[in-house]
Amino acid sequence: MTLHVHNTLSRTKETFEPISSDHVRMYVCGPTVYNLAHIGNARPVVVFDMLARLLRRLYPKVTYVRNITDIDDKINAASRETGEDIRSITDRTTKVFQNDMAALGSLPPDVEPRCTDHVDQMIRMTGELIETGNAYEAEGHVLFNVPSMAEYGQLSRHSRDELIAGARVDVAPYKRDPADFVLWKPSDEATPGWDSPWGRGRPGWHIECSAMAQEYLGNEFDIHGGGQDLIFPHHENELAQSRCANHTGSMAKYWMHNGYLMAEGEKMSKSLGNFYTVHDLLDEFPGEAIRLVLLQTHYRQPLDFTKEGIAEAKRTLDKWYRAIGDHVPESDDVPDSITRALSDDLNTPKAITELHRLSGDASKQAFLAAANFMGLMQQSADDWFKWSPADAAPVDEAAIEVLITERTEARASKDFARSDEIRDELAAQGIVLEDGADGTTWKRKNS
RNA sequence: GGCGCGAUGGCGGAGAGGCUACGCAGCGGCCUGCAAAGCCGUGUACACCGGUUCGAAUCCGGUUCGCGCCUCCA
Repeated sequence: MTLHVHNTLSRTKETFEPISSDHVRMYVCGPTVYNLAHIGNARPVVVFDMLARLLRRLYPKVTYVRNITDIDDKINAASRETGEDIRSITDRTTKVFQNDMAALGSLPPDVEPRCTDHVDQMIRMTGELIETGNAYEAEGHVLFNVPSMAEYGQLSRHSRDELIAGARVDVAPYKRDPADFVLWKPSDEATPGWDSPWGRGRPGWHIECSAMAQEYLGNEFDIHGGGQDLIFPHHENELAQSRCANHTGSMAKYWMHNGYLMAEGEKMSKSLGNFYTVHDLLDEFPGEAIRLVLLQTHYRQPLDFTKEGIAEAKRTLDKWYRAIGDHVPESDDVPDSITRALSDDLNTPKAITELHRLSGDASKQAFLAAANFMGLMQQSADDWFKWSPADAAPVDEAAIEVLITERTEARASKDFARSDEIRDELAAQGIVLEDGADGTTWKRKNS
C-alpha cells in the first residue's frame, strides 16, 4: 500500500518514501504547558496519532517524537501571576494534557522530551550556528541572521522583503537585520535561566524543537507535523536553524500541517464563551465522540467544532455500539479499504464512511478491527451505555429496576395505561426504556 | 497593504471533467400494545459571474463572503 501525503514544502500531495525504509521518523510540535489544552490543541494530537498508527501498520519501525515545551515566557508569566512554582505548573499541566489526550484515544508518542532536559543541546546548537556564521551575539542575545540563509522562507513562501514590509512590530535595535530572530535571550534574576557562553539566559522559542528533533531523530528525518499556524514563523525558523546547524539540505522530508479550528462558527475566545478545553468537554461528552468529530473532517480542511457536532458523533457511536452488541474484537486485521483510504493523505472521512458500511456486516470483526485501529470503539457496549456526563444527577438503579418489573407485569396483564405512565415517569428523569427481545433495558437519554 | 486557505443538499462531510458518495435529520413503509432500535424505500447540492470543453461542482479568469499568517510581542 503506497502512502501519499500532502507536503507543505511543495504544496502538493506526494508519494511517501521514507529516508530509511525500515525506520520512519516523525516529529510533532507538542503543547506549551501553562494551561489546559483546548480543542484546537487536540486536533494535531489526534490527527498525527492517526498518522502514527498508520505508519506503524505500513513500516517495521516508527519513532514518533512529540515534545513538551516547559520553558516559555507565558509559563513564567503564569507563575508570577499565581505564585505557583514553575515546575509545579508544568508538571501539573503536562499530566492533565496526557490524560486528556489519552481520553481522546491518542496513544502516547514514543518519546516525549521536555525542554528543561535539553537546554544543553540547545546551547550546543546555538554555539554551532555562531560558528557557521549564521548567528551572532548582541547585548546578551544570540540571534539567527536570516540573510545568512539563502533559502529562508522556502516553507512559508514568505520572502524576507515581504516580511519586513509587513512587519507590525518595532525592530529591536540590536538586530543586524529586521528579520533576525532570537536563539538565546538573557534572563533577569526573577526569570528562570541557564548558564551559557553568552551569560545566564534562556532559549528562544524555536530552538527547542530543532534541538530535540536532532537529539532523537537525527539531522534529517521523515515527517514534521503541527498546526498550520506553526508554518510561520515557528517551522520556518526551525528549518533554518536545523539546516544550518546540521549542515543539511533539509530538516524533514515531509512537512504536514493540519487546518484551523473554529468553535461554533467563530474563532475560539474566552469572551465569546466558545473556548472549549478538552478537560471540560470530557465532562460533557465521551472522549470517543470528540475524537470522531476530529476525524470526521479531513485534517487539512478547516473545522468548525460545535457541541451539536459532538452530540451527533455520539449518536453515531451509540448506533455502532448497538450494532456490535456483545461482539468483542478477535483480530487486528484491518480491512484494505480502511488502510487505502487513510493512505490517501489520511482521508479519515472516507475511512469513516467505510466504517459505516462495515458496521452493517453480519460479522462485526472487520468493523471492530478497523474502528479500534482508528482509536474508536475501544470499550464494551455495556460500558459505553453506562457513560454519563459529570454533572448528571445520580440514578437510583434499584428504583428503576423496581419500576421496570412493575411495568413488565402491567404489560403482561395488558394494563397499558400503567405501562405508559411508568415510561413517562422515567422519561421525565432522563431514563429511556427499550423493550427488547429479552426484556426491557434502560439507558440514559444523553443527547 | 503583502502572502495563503476555504465555500458542496436542512445539517455534517468526501469526491473531482461525463458514473452525481456516506452519515444525521425529513418523508413513506415493514415491525411494535406504545415507544425505541432495526430493516426497506425516497427527495434535496456543488457561493456568484464569465471562459475552455461535445460535456464543468470538478479546469481557467474575475467577484463576493469567511478564516489564517505577516517574527519573541500585551
